[in-house]
Parts: sequence; structure tokens; C-alpha cells
Amino acid sequence: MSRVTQAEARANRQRVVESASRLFREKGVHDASVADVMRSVGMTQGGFYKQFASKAALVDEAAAEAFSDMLRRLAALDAGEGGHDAAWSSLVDSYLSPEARDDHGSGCPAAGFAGDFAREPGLRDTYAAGVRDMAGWIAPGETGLAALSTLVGALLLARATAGSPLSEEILSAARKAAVRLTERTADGPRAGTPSA
Amino acid sequence: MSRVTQAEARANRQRVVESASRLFREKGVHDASVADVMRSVGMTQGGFYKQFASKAALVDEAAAEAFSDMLRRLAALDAGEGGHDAAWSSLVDSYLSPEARDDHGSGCPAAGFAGDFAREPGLRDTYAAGVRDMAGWIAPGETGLAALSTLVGALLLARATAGSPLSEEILSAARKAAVRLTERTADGPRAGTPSA
DNA sequence: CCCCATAGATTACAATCATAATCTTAAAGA
DNA sequence: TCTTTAAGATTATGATTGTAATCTATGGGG
Repeated sequence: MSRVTQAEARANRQRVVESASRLFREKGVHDASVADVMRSVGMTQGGFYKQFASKAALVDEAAAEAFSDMLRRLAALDAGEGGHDAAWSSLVDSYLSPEARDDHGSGCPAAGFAGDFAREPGLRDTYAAGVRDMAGWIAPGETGLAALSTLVGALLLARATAGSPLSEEILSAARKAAVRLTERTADGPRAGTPSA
Repeated sequence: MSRVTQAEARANRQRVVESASRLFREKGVHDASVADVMRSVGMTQGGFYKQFASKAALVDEAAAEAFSDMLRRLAALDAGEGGHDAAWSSLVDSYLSPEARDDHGSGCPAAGFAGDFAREPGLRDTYAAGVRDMAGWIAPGETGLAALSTLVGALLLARATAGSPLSEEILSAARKAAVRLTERTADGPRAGTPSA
């Protein structure tokens, strides 16, 4: 069986990207094979290279998809009551929750792809753009970058120590620290002010 | 050629563990094969399973080795002038330097192994113990855990965005934030005080 | 000095992988 | 309707992997 509508083919391609974005975060880029990804959408690996130049190209698209998904969620948080401060506080709580720690598949792409992009030059632009956007949402300038670092580091440490009581301690400690990092400093105008 | 002194064999085993601890951090656990590790110490994969039960067992030993190495370096920092505060400040600067970002091989095991241990239950005890020790060195209680999260997150983000100017921005922002996290709070006794 | 336990070499194995050529069939264009 | 084109299936390829059996020769204990 084969040959579907152009519209169906485009939808299939999109389903591949979306499923890949989950699988790559869940099992890791290396442990999710092309065949795994295709099978997860009910297809065989046959048509893969008709749609993607290589697995690396799919990784790139999957990361982009995951980041844009995350940014959509962040924008939705802003629409709630309490403005951005409340949205940020809410993000910290959900980002560093035990549920988010255990759910690798739909978690933060900055954390989920960090290990895989660290050794792969060439397609880091997508990742860097996503990180910049996420940090920018948190707070402008250095504050956002520092707070995002804390979130990502705590999530990864909590995942790698899951099962130990230390894992929850890390989440709890980082929750407080992240909020503290975005509070106004006593001796400055705003914590988020760009540096010199 | 084969059969060496018991002492030589023990030394060879140790060299394997040490080389593995570098290689696993440098290329990733998945991309450093057993044959790679053995070849890196001038041997073939033949004798590997005479010394280790599995690759996972070597990963465990390699991580333990990397952590004890890191802790030795931390202890050495404390021996310098200025006491622990100066040691901590010095660690932040070196930990979040561009050199440390680019040198995956001898870098922090909490960061280098984070991705690999996140999906591998069973041998997380070694990793958790190492993380606890490192955080404890930084500061007691939640402060140490939060500061370590910031360091690890920033290092991983900086690595995954290396080549982009964002990478240096992350390092710089996190350097300031890490120090700030360990400063005494204005409205509390000590930042590092254990929580409720 | 002799026997044997064993470190390490050689070789083999069964999986799994990314990639690709080939085939089939139905959609798209005329 | 008829031809072209491409989506997806089937199958193949060559490399790499973790693991392991087998071989060897040499230290170490007697």
C-alpha cells in the first residue's frame, strides 16, 4: 500500500516530526532509531529518506518542533491571571515537578536535547535559538539565561538521580533558587537588566 | 603476547577505568565503544570481560572515578588562600570558563554523565552520591544543590550552543548567578541553612 | 622445576544501525 | 483516460556494536 494524497503525505511528515520530537527526548536521539520513529507513526523506514535528508536533519526539525511547542505553552501561561510574574512562578513549579522529571517525552527540549547537541556541531543553530527564546521569556538579559540554566541543570540532575531522595531535594532547592534569581536585587534597579 | 604480572594487570585495569572516564565524558557513553576504550590503553577488547561484568559496570566505575577525581580537585582548592569562599569563587570561574566548556573529557562528571544516567536506572547510586558530595562541598543544604544545578545547567547549555555568541553569554550570566546564590540573604541568617 | 590459573589476543556472533536501491501502486496533471 | 510521478513498502548493505568462546603463553604457587 502506498501513494497517498499530497495533503496526507504532508500530514504524515508532520506526524513523523512530532513523534520524533517525543521519542528523541524520551529515549535519546541515539536510542531512538529511524525505524523506531517510523514505526511509531505506523509506517516503515522505507519512505524516510524521501522526506528527510538524514537522521540529523530529522533531529534538527524535531528539536525545532519541541521548542516551538514549548514557546506556545509559555505564551499560554502569560495569558493567565497575575501577569508574567505569576506565569513564571507557575512555570517553575511545573518545570521542576516530579511529574516533569519523570515524563521525559514531553519535557523541556533545552534539557532533553542538551546532551545530544553538545557533541554535534553543525545543527546547533536551532537549539541556540530555542534557548535564547526560552531565556528571553523568563526575563531579559542575563537573568533569564541564569534562571534557565538553573532549571535545566536541576531537571537533568533530578532525572539522573531519580529514585534517590536527593532527586526531590534538588527539585525543591532549585525551585526556590530560580524564583530568587529573578527577584529584584536590593542594590539595583532590576535583576533582569542587561549587563555592561 | 599476554600474561602480565598481577600488579601489572591491576594497573592495566585501573588505566582502563581512567581512560574510560575520559572517553565516556568526551564522546558520550554510547559513542565510546568497549573496543575504543581498550584500544585507548593499547589493548584489544579480548580481555575486557575478564575484568568487567559488562559495559554498564565499567560506566559505573568510570563515573565513580571521575567523581572522586573531581572531589580531590575540590579539596585541593580549599587548601589555597582565602578559605572556602575564595575556593568556591575560583571554582565558579574555572567551571564556567570557555576552556572547561570545550574540554569535555576532563570536565565535571555531574554534567558529563547526566544525560547517560538519566535513562539508566540501576546504577544511579554512584552518580547520586557524587552529586551529593559536590553540592555539599559548595554549601550545605539547599544552597549547594541549587548552585550546583546552575553550574551544571549552564555548562550543558553552553556546550550545546558552542559556536554561538549565546554560549559565552550563558557562561557569564551563570557565573554571576552562582555566586549570588551562595551569598547571605538580606533577610535570613545564612543562605545555606537547611530548610524546614 | 613444573603445573595451572589466567591476562590478554584472536576471532566469531547475532543485533542493530543509518542509508539506500528497488518495486508497487495510486494520486496528480494533461 | 492515460501517462507521469512520487509515497511508502520491501529488501539489501555494510558498518558497528556488546558479548563471548577459544586460543596462547606466561607468571605464580607448589
